[in-house]
Amino acid sequence: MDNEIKEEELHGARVKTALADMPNDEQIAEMGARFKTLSEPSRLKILLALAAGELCVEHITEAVGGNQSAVSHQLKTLKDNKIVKCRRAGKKILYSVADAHVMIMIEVAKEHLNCND
Amino acid sequence: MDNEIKEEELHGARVKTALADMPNDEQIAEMGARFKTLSEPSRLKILLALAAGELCVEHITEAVGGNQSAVSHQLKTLKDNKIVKCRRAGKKILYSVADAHVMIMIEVAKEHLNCND
DNA sequence: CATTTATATGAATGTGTATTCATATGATAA
DNA sequence: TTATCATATGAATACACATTCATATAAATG
Repeated sequence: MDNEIKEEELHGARVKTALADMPNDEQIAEMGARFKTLSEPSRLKILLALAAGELCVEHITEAVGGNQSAVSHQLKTLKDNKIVKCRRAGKKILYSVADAHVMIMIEVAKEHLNCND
Repeated sequence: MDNEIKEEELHGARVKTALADMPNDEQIAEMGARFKTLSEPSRLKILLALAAGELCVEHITEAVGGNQSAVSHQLKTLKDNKIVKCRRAGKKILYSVADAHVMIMIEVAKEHLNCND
């Protein structure tokens, strides 16, 4: 059938388009790393907590429920990925969100929850 | 200092807000699962390829570069997570994007790449 | 200075999962 | 039906990483 030939051409063109528009490997790795950071429920909870504003580790631990060491390890991951930043205030260290894009992505995912598709 | 007392109150209020606005564990797991699916470069590539339109497995494999079995395994993961859907057309199986939200998140991440923060 | 408080870090453990290889399934064509 | 093409699947391997426990750092307080 002619249809099959046309489809084959169409799909071949799509492959070309895909290859042309495809970010390079480094860029894809960067995107993946960003998503990976958000993929862990424990980190997601921390970011949802920080959405309300700057908090110290103790308060974060309280808000997400869990153990201080685990929270500290996850905060390190978030900081290494420049998703949060921190500053010292006396004995405490205050963390806050440093990446607006990431919070947008979380918002999109959150909206997606109450969705009927 | 009075400031410290006020800060403490402020942060306490933030913890309350955070706890009140926090999605439940199941919802957070669902959000995390979505991000996790996008965290793997191989899957990200597949979705970027499918952004151009429906493609068969062979063409996807060609577009992302790699091995057929690996692509097939990743397509299964994407399908299980309802991020892609597929239909048979003769010998071939055509895959396409089934989740608009996910593509939005990928777009946000892509824009984030060319960003100076 | 010694102690306490807040946070960070290292090592160990366990779990999850991406990839590969070999092979199975399932549809088509001869 | 048999052979072939397109895709899927199972098992094995290897690696990444979240959590926990114990302990280290670093600032504040007495």
